[in-house]
Amino acid sequence: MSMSSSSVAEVAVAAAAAAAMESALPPPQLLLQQEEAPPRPMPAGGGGGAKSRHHAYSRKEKSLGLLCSNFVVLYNRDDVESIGLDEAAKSLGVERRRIYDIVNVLESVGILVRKAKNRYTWIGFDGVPMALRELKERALREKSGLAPLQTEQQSASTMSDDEDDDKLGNPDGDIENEKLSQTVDNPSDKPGAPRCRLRSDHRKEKSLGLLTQNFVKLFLTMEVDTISLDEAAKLLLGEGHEETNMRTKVRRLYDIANVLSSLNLIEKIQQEDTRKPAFRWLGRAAKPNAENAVTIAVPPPGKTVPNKRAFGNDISNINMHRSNLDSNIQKKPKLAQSGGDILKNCKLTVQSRLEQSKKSGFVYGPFHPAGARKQELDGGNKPEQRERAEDWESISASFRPQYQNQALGDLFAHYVEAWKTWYSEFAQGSNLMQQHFGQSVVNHFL
DNA sequence: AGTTCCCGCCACTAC
DNA sequence: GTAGTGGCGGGAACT
Repeated sequence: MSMSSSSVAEVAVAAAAAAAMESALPPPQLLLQQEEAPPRPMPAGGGGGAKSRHHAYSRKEKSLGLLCSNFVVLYNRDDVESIGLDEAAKSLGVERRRIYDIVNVLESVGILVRKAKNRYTWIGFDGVPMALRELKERALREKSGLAPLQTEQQSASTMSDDEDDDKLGNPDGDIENEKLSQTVDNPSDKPGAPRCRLRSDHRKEKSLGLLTQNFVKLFLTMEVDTISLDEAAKLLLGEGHEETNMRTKVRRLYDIANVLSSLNLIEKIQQEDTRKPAFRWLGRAAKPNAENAVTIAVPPPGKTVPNKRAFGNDISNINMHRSNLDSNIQKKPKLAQSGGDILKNCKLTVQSRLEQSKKSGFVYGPFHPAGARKQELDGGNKPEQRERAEDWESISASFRPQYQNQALGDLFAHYVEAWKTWYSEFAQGSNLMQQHFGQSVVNHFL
């Protein structure tokens, strides 16, 4: 309703953000209010004027990936524990519906856990390794045909999750919802609950969360680490699916892929031969031996061309040609504030991560919460230098949200500044770092 | 023209 | 009954 001129909004937000920066604690609400009331380009059948909107609409500004980045920036902090969906929607300036999309994907990779209705608990990127490990174990069990746990039988069968469309009454279809969190408060999980196939089960099978997990499983068990969404849809749907079914599935996979891209778990690339877009796994399983360890992959070997729409590759994420958005939002002067706390956090975080990466095979982006909970470390140690260097590279590359929002850009710039400062200090003390982690990596951020 | 994927309707579920 | 969830597919932005 309040059809705000976006530029005015931007200015207000930027100003508020700048003020917030000075107190070193950004008020998320202000930071992320970027919503320009959607000049919804005329719903289906609307008479005429789709082109009459005077305010070109840019899809990218609304993308799920971007929203996810913003979501993470908003909540990936020490002091965040509980997240209300309403507040998130408000803060991010989107409808609640979109938050569900984000949250479902984040939950299925372990970043969030549903605590109660309308409420999620922030786990952070620490939750990812375990979630992936679990997924991988499950996937491998399914793949090897080893009597999967009863509860997983169905999840295995989600490889063709539409074939049950007309079997809703099937008594042995004891599907288990794989969403870990749902065991918390889902009444159907009560011990006494009848184990018959319910419509809700059917619904869950098609959930974005489950689809995300199955999608990730593909990567975790495949030999190749790239896959196109068409292929993925085929694998997930099984044979003999209808075209419409396929279309729908692919649509959902796009949604998921965009979110996972923004988390830097996957990356969009162009297959060199076919020029067909595909997605490449970045959080691939480490070494066969450290079986469950997961690590961020090194940059692409050059076989494929990162697609420019891939999140995490392009800071701006704004297409200047099409976007009407004030491309003229100039970079504000770098925040010259000391930001002692943030810097300290940054240092502690990266240092502890370094420690951690010695033990588990997983490293996170630079904004991993300092107070994050410890991963249970599997025995796998003795990571070779090289691999660790790769991990370090990945630290720089693993989380680079895109900000089309001025304030967020500034916030991120600030983090970068802090990180750079720390890096230069740290690098002095580490030959290894200097060797493998050049300034160019830092420049990546800019 | 084909691909990508935002948007919001509305069925379903939870309270 | 109301509010919370989220599948789904139309169709517009984008390539």
